[in-house]
Amino acid sequence: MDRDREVTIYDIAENLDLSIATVSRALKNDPVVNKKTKKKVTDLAEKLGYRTNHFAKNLRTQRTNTIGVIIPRHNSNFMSTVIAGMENVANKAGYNLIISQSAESFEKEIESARTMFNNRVDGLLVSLAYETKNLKHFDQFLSKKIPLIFFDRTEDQQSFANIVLDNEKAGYDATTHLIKQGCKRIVHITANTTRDTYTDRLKGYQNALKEHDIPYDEHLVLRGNLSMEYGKLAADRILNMSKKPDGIFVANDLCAVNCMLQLKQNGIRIPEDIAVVGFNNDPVSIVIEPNLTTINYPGYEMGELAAGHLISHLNGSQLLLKTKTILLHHELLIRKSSLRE
Amino acid sequence: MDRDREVTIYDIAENLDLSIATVSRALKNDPVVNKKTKKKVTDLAEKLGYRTNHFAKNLRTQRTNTIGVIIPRHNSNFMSTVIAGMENVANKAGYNLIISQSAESFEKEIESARTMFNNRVDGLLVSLAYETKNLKHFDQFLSKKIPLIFFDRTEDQQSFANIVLDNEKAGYDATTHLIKQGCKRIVHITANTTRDTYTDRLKGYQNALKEHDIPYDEHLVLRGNLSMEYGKLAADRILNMSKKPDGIFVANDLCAVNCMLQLKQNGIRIPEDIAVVGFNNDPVSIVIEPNLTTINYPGYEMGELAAGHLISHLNGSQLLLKTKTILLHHELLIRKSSLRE
DNA sequence: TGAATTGATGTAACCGATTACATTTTTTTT
DNA sequence: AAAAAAAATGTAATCGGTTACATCAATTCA
Repeated sequence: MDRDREVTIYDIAENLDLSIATVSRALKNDPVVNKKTKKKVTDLAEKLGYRTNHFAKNLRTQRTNTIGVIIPRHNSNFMSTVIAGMENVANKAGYNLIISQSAESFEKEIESARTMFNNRVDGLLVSLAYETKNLKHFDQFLSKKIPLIFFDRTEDQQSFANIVLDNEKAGYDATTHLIKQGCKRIVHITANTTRDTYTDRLKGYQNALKEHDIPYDEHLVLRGNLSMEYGKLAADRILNMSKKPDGIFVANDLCAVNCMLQLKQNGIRIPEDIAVVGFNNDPVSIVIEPNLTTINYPGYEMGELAAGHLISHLNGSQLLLKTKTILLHHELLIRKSSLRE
Repeated sequence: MDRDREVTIYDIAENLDLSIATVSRALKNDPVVNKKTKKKVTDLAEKLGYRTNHFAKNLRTQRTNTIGVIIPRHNSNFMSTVIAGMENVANKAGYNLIISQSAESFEKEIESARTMFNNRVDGLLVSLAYETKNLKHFDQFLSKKIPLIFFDRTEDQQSFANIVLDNEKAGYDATTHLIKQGCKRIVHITANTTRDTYTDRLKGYQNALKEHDIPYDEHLVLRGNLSMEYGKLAADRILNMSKKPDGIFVANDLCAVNCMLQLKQNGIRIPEDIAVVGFNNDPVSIVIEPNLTTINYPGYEMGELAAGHLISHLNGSQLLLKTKTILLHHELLIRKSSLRE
């Protein structure tokens, strides 16, 4: 006798002299089954250590109860919070998450999408890589009517819903704050991609300038990959400017922090000479001296929202079809890096 | 005609006037199939957009090709690197990863283990939560002979293999370095758990002291949850000590950094008054001023090793059964927070 | 009391692959 | 050319659930 063999509904049925159909129904809590029978079945299932064979179930029902998540990287505090929010909602609804990181690479994102597709996820949540050039690799989901939601790093398009924060307003708020602190020549450090996330922040920056009659100067926009290294590089470029800026708005905290370090090392006082505002409220923002003014936004809620919308769509709600974009609230956290008395 | 229907081996078989058996074999590249037939099958499969139904396959083969990963949190740079290493190895071998975070909670870890079990992962990779009190929730894997490897945060036990760095040696190296810099009264900030990871670092600290004839003083060991908040708390306790230490070895960079900030705010000069060494080589260690001396260790390799060993065990290698512990190399990165000329 | 209704359970097809064993076709050997 | 061996393909059972439809028993109604 193989005691390692898995317990199946056949075992339970035989044991209780019932048909597998009744056992199956009882385990799904089907109201058609007699309550006493149901109790007998669930009790025995518990006792024998029965566990559903999801493969048999999925094979038959053609659903996987799995949601795919593609993200650039796990390593930010923000991403980890988002994922926690998704897990919370998904687990409650009986869904599992398969997570894959693109490492900001276009190729890896395509590969991840392929894996998700082959794993037949019921739906997909995606935050785009820096390097992603187009969205063709998501067409396969569209054509199979597999719902997909982009979050945080999105691209303007017609086919899928986006969940983002109001990047334009956030960029506007950050820049306006600098202007109110007396800055007249503000550098903006952003990504060298077409990701909406960043073009929107740039728009907000431009709007704020225009509103305060400060001419927009293309030379003051520095584009890179927003890495820590690029922060130093950007600082060097700023140090080489003939006419130095008096404010910097960086689209990412880690990059901002490294830029600050490099500036400080070269004798620039922050915020007196140059005031700095970052983005993300990463933990480093309160390690750097002076503490970094930054934009905070609710990662956990974003995760909950994304997973929640996807699942309610999978459960028959048609809301998603009409949704183009969902905007989240943000807040400007004012700290010493931008505060001039 | 339902053009959304999935293509199956039946469709291919019918189309080529073959049996499904041959098609199945051809797709698995079974050498028994004629090469021309094989080509016809794979070409048509490609053309029709065939994708394997893993549920049917898993149902039949009783394997899932899925590895479960339970980690405390996604948010550290280290963890993200480990996961990347695991994904690399796993994907190459045709395995998928299901990742779940315990958020340092014992209950959540138990829940995650349950989910992994019900998803019938072929194997499991676990880094324990701070709060985990015992390992009973992993017995189910043992009894079903599902291989499990603990990595990074482990517990001394007989049943499963551990992959860790040499925490004792690392603790010894960090402390010895401080002693060589002239420190005579060294505080050790560590976790208030029994995780081996931390008790081993403590042992290393003790060994170094003993070797240099410095008496071990229990009052100099501060225990907390190693969070950023605890860093500040520990600093306060140090500031209140009647006889101040001249060195601190903290078992975590984030905690170390916050401790430093608080000390600096209270007029302590680092490294002149107190030299500090951290652990992990987190990105913040080069943001804090002065930059933090820390222990670096290879996360990517740890991930590759863990996944690699698990998979080779799944493929029949019996090595894992005889393996108790695998130690990884670390290095002490000496920076300004501990350097006294 | 017999017919109709409701409640509970059973029968059997199905989901899409894998694979032991059987059969047919092709090639080699005598 | 017939027999033997090797190569290629086919048949059918199997994995463990779900569910439309059928059946049977218990209850209600006329």
